Parts: sequence; structure tokens; C-alpha cells
Amino acid sequence: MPDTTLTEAKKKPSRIQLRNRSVILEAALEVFSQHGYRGATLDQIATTAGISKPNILYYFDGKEAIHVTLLSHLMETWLDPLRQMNGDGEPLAELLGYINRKLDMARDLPRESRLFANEILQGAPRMGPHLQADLKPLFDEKCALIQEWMDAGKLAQVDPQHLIFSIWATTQHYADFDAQVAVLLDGNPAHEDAAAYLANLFTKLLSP
Amino acid sequence: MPDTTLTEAKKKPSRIQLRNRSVILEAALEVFSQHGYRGATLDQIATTAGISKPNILYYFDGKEAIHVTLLSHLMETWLDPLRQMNGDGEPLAELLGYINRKLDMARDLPRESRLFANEILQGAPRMGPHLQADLKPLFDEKCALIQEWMDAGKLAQVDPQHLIFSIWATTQHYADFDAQVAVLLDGNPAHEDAAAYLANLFTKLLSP
DNA sequence: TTTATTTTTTACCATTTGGTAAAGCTACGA
DNA sequence: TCGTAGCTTTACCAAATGGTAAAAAATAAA
Repeated sequence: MPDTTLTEAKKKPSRIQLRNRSVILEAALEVFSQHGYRGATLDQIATTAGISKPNILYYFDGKEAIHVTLLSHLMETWLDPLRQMNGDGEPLAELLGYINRKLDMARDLPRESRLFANEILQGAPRMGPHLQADLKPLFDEKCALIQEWMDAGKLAQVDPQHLIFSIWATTQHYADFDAQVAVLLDGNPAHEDAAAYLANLFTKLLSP
Repeated sequence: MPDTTLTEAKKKPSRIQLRNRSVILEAALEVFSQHGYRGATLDQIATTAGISKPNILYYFDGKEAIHVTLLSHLMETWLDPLRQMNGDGEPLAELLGYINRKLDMARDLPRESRLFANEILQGAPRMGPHLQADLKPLFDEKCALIQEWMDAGKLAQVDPQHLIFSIWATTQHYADFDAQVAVLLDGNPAHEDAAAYLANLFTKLLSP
């Protein structure tokens, strides 16, 4: 017999609650992704969100709670491209599709990419459990799938783990190191050329 | 007629000065690379260095000055591997040698890699000029060299700029994202396998 | 040894930061 | 329309942070 007064009574959140929570999270994403956890301040988030600091603390239990919420939400969308890599499809096409989706995410969600990068760079102090619980199983599963493809002769034999690392590294690079890329490419957008380059790179690597 | 009283009289630094400066920079590297610029505190640096905070400010003009000094020093060693890539050698061997040196640096100098990554991630606010002045010319020069090699038929034709990006991304990944790599590889050291994987990856890409 | 110089410590300070208490305001159902 | 629950603001606070002044200690020069 569930008791809604003792268990965390999470009634349905009001319209205002829904709106303000998302406004705060949007602002927090902006600030955290730019300065990292310790470099971000509640005042910055408050100003960016257009909501007073005490009011922000009415909606979230504290700075860390905002950050954790952000990372949890992120984890879902972040792993989607990898989840979509399907065992039923044509192996090389599946992998190239995955690479393209990752590259699109780097272009469309650079703040999310940097938020993630900041957290990992600093040793994943607030995300270690998430990595173990969410990322690791998916990673292992997809490594096994890739290994199957290779054993079936559909792909050249390479280390699946390092293959995935190199896909992550090369795609996220364009979001995380954008400040450097922009200087070196004189501000020209990199996406098209990057997509072509990476398709060629991994096609040559993986063609059986 | 040089006037040592008006120009910044930089006499030869004493033994004590030399030692303490380097102790402070070593501690600062540790702290900055772990928490980023804004996340690091002078107190942390002072404790790590075993030198009182006011004494640290006797040797450096402030927090920012320490950080800038660190980044300047880093820039030199950081670009060495790329500088060593010589136009006289065998093209593929030169590139594979460069990749190996970069991977070795990721293993041997992970703090330096993270310091750099932190700075770029946050938009290179204190390093933009350095990138333009030091990195950009070297980058352009080596891109031109690689293009020559390709035009001479010594390497397969790929975009030299994105080639270098992918080399940076894949090698530095093992330092910058170590927290993630360690979880996914169950703590097993990655270096050997990574070296073999990357040699294969770029050999297949670049063999003419 | 005495003097001049460099190095280190002690005792502060102003600002920033995450966070709270409590009063005031608003919206919404009865 | 009135009361109440939900939302927002005002006015704070304690701790942390970058930084300073000046005295004390150590070192080097005479």
C-alpha cells in the first residue's frame, strides 16, 4: 500500500515548475559547459536564466544537484547514437552511420559534449557510477557485436575497444577543441570536410 | 646604453628562486590540470607545493601569472613531436613516428595534456594568442609538407588538416579521457594496444 | 661581525560564493 | 471572493578566495 506522504511525494509538477526547471537547466548547461563545475557560479547561472539565485535554490537542492541532473539527462541522449547501431544492418554501413550521428551531435550539441568532456577530464568525480552503470554495459555489448561482425568476415579485424575510442575521439574533437580548430581552419566550418575525411578513414580501416 | 634600473632588471635568479619557482610550477601543474583554471585555488597550490600562499605570491604576480607561465613553458615541449617530423625522411615512417611520439606524450605527460585540454575546452581565453603565434604557423607548415608528400605519390590523398586533427584526437584521448578509458578497460593499461591499433589505422589510411 | 638584501611568516582584508530565513506576492480551487 | 498552497524577493550569513602590509628570519655582502 503505497503511502504518498512518506515516500517522496512527487506530485505532478506544475506548468511553472516545468518551465523554470528547464530554463535553469538550459542556463546551467551553458555555464557549466563553459567553465567546468568548480568554475561555474550560481550567480552566473541565475543571471543567464533570468531567475534570482534563491529562486533557483527553490527548484534545485544546490549547485551539485543541478550538475548531477544535467549529467543524468545528458547520459540518455548521449548514448543514443551508439544504441542505434543495430546488429541487423550491414556492418560497415552501421558503423559509418554511427560515426555520422556522432559527428552530427558534435556539431549540434557542442555544449553537451563539453560538459561531458569537462567532467571526464577532471576524473569524473560526479559521474563515475553512471559510467559503470550505463556506459560500460553498452560499450561491452557493442564491442561484442563488432567482434561478431569481424569473426563473420564482414569487417577487417581490429581491436573493437580502441575502434570505439577512436570514433569518440575523432568526432568529439570538433566540439571539444573547437577553439583550436577554428584558429587552425581560419574560422571555416569543418563539418563537411570532417565527415568526408572520417568516412574515408574508417572505411579504409574496416573494409574486409 | 642599457639601464638595468629602468628596464626590468632581471638579474640572475638565485638558487632559492630557481628551486621555489619550479616547485610552485610543478604544484600548479598538478592542481590546474585537475580542476581547470577557475577551479584551482592558490591555497591548493600552496599546500601541494609546501610553500605558504603569501610566499607563492612573492615569486609570482598572481594566480593568472602562474597559469600563463605554465602554458608558455608547455607550448614548447608540446609542439616538439610535430617539429621533429622531418621532410627528409620516409613519409609514412615520419607520420607513424609522429603518432608514436604523441602517444608516448599522452602516457608520460598526462597532466600537461589535460592542462592544455582544459584551456582549449574553455575557449582558450589565456592562450588564443599563443595558438595564433606558435601553433598556427607550425600547423600550416606541416600541412604543406604532408601535401607535398601526397602530391609526390608517397602517401594516399587525404585532407592534411583533418589528418592532423585525427592524430591529435586519437592520441590525446588516452590522457584526457583516462577516467573513462580506465572504467571501460577495467583498469588494464591501454598503451600497447593503442599503439598497435593506431599504427594500423593510419597505415591503412595513408598507404598509397 | 656588521650591514644590506632576500626570503618567509603572521596577521589581515575585500570580494565572491553557496546557501538560508522569512516576509511578500501570485495563482487557483472552493 | 477568499484562503491557501505555490512561487518570488529581500536581506542576510559563514566560509572560501585572491591578495596585501609589514614584521621577522635567513642569507649574502662588506
